[in-house]
Amino acid sequence: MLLQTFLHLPGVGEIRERRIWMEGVESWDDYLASPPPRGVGERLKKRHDRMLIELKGALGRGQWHRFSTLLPHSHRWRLFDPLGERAAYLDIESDGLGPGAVITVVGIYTKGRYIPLVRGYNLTRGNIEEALKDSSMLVTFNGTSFDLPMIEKHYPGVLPPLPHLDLMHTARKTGLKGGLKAVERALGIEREVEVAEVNGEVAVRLWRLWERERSRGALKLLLKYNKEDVKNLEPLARRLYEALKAKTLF
DNA sequence: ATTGCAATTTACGCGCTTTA
DNA sequence: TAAAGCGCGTAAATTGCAAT
Repeated sequence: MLLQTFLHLPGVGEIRERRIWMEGVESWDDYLASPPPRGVGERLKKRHDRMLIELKGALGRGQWHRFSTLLPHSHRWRLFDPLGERAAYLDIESDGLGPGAVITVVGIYTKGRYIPLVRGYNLTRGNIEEALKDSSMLVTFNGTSFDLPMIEKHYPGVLPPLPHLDLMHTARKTGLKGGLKAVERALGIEREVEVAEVNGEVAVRLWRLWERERSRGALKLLLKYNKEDVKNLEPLARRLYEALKAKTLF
């Protein structure tokens, strides 16, 4: 999917990209070897060729971030194809929503492993960095406006410059609206019964219970909820990716 | 070289949504 | 709560192209 992408070239939008595909150009190499498509002159084509050659080099060195910033936000889901294998799925809990709120848990699911970082125990800059160090991309739900800015606020510079896929916007593109739980339900992704009644608001209360009364059970349930949230992002990402890919190519 | 046109991209403002 | 992007509608800018 990615090497068939031309949307990041200046002067190429969805209409022209589709026409490029129609004319049988299915890869960057095809494009380099072809004459300019309709709507693109010699001048612009030369610029495109330079960009593609340069990007091929960057990707070869693993520098995906540069390419991802060229891609419009609404099409970043395409990055999931090669990068999803080493994605870090991320979800945080906090003690509220206001400006003074503080991060209580950072949950990271990567390479089949759940890593809970708990405030006052093991939530540190170093541990966040360590948990993300082998990742190729970040996957969140509404992380663009919540999780990532909040992490950046409390731990400036801790997030590596990785491509980021926000599944809330991805889900919307497939016609699924609502929060994470609603989207999961719509796709038939199951939740364990213990956390069926837990939501973000309850998560705040569970944290208070742990802080004030050292309730081991409350913390345990909070982490179980966070784990469920973050683990479910993986099948969600896979299915949304497949849905959008099918929709785009036909 | 200049002009006008058509197709397309790009920019902008508005209202809506989700996150704990 | 505030931040950010989306879709939508609309306006503006860009591009290629053909005619002059």
